[in-house]
Amino acid sequence: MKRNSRLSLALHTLGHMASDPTQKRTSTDIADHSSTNPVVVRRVLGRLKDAGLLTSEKGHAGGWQLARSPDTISLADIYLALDESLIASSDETHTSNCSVEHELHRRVKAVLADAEQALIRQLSETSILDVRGP
Amino acid sequence: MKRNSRLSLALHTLGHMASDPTQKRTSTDIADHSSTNPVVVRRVLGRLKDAGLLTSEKGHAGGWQLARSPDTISLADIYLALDESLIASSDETHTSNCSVEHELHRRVKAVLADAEQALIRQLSETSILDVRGP
DNA sequence: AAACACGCAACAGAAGATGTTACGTTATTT
DNA sequence: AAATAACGTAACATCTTCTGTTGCGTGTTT
Repeated sequence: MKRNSRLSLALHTLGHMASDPTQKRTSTDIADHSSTNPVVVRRVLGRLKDAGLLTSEKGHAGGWQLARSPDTISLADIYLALDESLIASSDETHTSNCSVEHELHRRVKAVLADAEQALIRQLSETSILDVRGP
Repeated sequence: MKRNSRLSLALHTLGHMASDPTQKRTSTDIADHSSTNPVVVRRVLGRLKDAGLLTSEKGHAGGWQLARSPDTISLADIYLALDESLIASSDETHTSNCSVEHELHRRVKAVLADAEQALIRQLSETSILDVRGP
């Protein structure tokens, strides 16, 4: 796994789940399928759970499952749940006393924010059904 | 500087240049304006030069300048010149002998590539004139 | 010849993500 | 009730990537 591994892992896992939503999967199984570690899986899926996309159950017969129908889960939901912000910078407090610089910085932030919004809009038009296996 | 610093630095610098395309700027000047280092500036602007967006001149009165009119330089040009690939993973050779896994992986790559294309399309609709200072 | 700027290589340091181990909590099974 | 199996979380090591920095070579102007 390398870059965008969180997003990639999430898409991969939810793609699996979309093809058989009733099946419950353990983090160990998922980790084996993605050549990674159960703890890493729990870290990533934990965020999706917090966002209401997944449910998890502890105990002997526990595991992970989709929280709702796969066709209601878009790639934007996942992207936002993971809090990626691939394009726009988080806050970046620019402390310049030059007003021209400040204005320029504001505009740079604005166009990056626009681009990020466009990306999210695009992602919202695809559901995980389009990623699921056969 | 933090995340997306290369893209941010590039936009900032070209925004400056767009408001006065005749002026030549040294990497030291640019670095001062962006609170970074001249070498870092050369690294980033070097890519933009390779992509034909900037020109650089050595020697006593050297420096950086736009290679063409600012209204012909889009944010996509910059993004592509920097070779960011924020969304799609680079190559990621997936060596799974399970054909279902392989197919799923292919689809994940496909939707991420689509998203990246949509982002680039969006970026191509904005020129650095929209970022320039007053 | 001196001053100045880019180009590039090499290395140090910081920051972030992943991999790993360990332990607590919870639910099921025997 | 005890054993088992799973999530939840913390702590730490490791790995990767980017930035910062120094140094030197090359080219151009003064």
